Amino acid sequence: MAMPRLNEFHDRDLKISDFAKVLSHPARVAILRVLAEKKECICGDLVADLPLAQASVSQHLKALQEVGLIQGTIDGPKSRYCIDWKVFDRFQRDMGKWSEKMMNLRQDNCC
Amino acid sequence: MAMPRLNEFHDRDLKISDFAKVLSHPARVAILRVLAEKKECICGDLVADLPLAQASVSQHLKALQEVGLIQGTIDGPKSRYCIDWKVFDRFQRDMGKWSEKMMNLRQDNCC
DNA sequence: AGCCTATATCGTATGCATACGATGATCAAG
DNA sequence: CTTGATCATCGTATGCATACGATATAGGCT
Repeated sequence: MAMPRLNEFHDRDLKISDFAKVLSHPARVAILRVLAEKKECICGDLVADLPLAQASVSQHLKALQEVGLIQGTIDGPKSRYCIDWKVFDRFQRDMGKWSEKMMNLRQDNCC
Repeated sequence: MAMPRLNEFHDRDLKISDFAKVLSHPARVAILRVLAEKKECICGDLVADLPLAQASVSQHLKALQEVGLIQGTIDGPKSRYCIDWKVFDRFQRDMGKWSEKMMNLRQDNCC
């Protein structure tokens, strides 16, 4: 009964919702912000900054990696992360296009 | 154990994640799109367009209403919905500001 | 080799989101 | 006032996301 039938949604809508899903948790937003702010992008720093256990932070890092928004490099025993700005820019541009398209569709003869 | 301690996240991050949560389901994105496209914004039309039961659509409509993105008007036995463009514009602007801020923080000496 | 540090992953528990049928509420029409 | 149509809400079931401790992995150090 809880079968979302996600395949029947339009691709354009799925694209936006998929992107939004990535940012739908404050931890992931915070990770992106910290990665953009700090010069050192080490996992331990993130764990220190976030109100989460190390395992949870790693989990969120993995999610961000899976959509390509961040890249991880093994640096000795540590892990260095950074934002893939090319991907970030594409995401941001897509969102911009979406809201722009929405604005253009605006109909004044409604409600 | 599954206590997110959400209160310990920064407000700026929560603001973005809250917004993203609204768009994190294709049904809500689709509803917004259909509302922007169609001249008639009747609930039944949305039910016909979406691969969801009427109860589920109503649920998503309620969620969109709770964040102010759409407004509902009772029109006889029907319900007429429309986007609150003032709110939509504020959301869109906030997202834009966020990504702009992110871009500005970009540090080249990382990774 | 043995140990410490840093991180990823596994396993598990739990809560939230979601989907739906059923029911309730409201209005128009006859 | 009864019927049919439309929609909201309730109750419930279920799956996904999330959080965490525990464990595995890997590298550096002595």
